[in-house]
Amino acid sequence: MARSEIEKILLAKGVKATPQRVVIADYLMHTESHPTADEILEATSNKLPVALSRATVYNTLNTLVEAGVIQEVFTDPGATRYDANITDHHHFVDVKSGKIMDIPKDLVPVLQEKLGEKYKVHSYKVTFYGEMKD
Amino acid sequence: MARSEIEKILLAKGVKATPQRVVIADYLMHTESHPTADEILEATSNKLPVALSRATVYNTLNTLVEAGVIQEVFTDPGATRYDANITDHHHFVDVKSGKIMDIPKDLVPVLQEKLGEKYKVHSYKVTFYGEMKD
DNA sequence: GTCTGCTATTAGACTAAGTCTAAACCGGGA
DNA sequence: TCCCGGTTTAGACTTAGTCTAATAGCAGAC
Ligand SMILES: [Mn+2]
Ligand SMILES: [Mn+2]
Ligand SMILES: [Zn+2]
Ligand SMILES: [Zn+2]
Repeated sequence: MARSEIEKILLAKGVKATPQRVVIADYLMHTESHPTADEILEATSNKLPVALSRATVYNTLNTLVEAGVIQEVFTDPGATRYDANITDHHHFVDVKSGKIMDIPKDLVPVLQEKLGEKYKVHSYKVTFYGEMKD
Repeated sequence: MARSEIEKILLAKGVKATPQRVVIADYLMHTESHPTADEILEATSNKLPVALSRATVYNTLNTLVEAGVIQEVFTDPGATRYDANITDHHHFVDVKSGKIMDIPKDLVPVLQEKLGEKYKVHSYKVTFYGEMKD
């Protein structure tokens, strides 16, 4: 049986490639948007021969986050968003549409370490708010 | 009747200074922490002669945010946090304790506008994650 | 001082994000 | 084939936040 690219990625990260996980990872890796768990459930549930439960979506997302296959994004309250772009990057939120865009790390100057001795910074995230010119 | 400092601030921002609003604003202005609505309810409910309802806490917080008396802070998922520091500042999250510290704007270099023509940035927030040296 | 009307507050119902539980389901190894 | 640990499932449960409908309180009108 042909082992898909997605399956290889999951196995490489030590995650068993079940159909549910493959479908969800595949969806995330082929979208630019930063969908919520609900949007992911909506988009993938019809791609499986069996019912896909909400619990499985959350189980899968948490498993993929722990395995480093995807990232969580907290740009706004209400719901966690998920991101298959696992590079260390930032986000731009279009306040009109709510759309979230990736901002590569190297477009933002290095901030580090003017905070003083008291703070040992592991990482930092920048969230930009504004409008996309169409 | 002596008009408290808090009452003056509320009136100056066009908000009627009810006892509930005064108690909640007073609590926020005298704490360094960035409490959730639940923590605010817990801390203030015993400071009033009447019962304080959850709905009133949320109503009040939303009113104070709209009036510009306080700010919402979204550092982590789960619950919105509230901040009487209304200056444009950033936050440091101690990953051990969960404690959130203010980082004044001028400790962070200006990031603006290397994002390109497509993005019109209104504002940005930096969230640092790390450990406080004790 | 009383009346009146608007605003704020209240308890509790409701919604929505996320977790937990207990049972059924699978698939790889013996 | 049988067994066993991990996975999935439906649905109960928890928690943050909003909504509703009724009550309370207060500012101005008289
Ligand atoms: Mn999570
Ligand atoms: Mn809000
Ligand atoms: Zn992203
Ligand atoms: Zn702050």
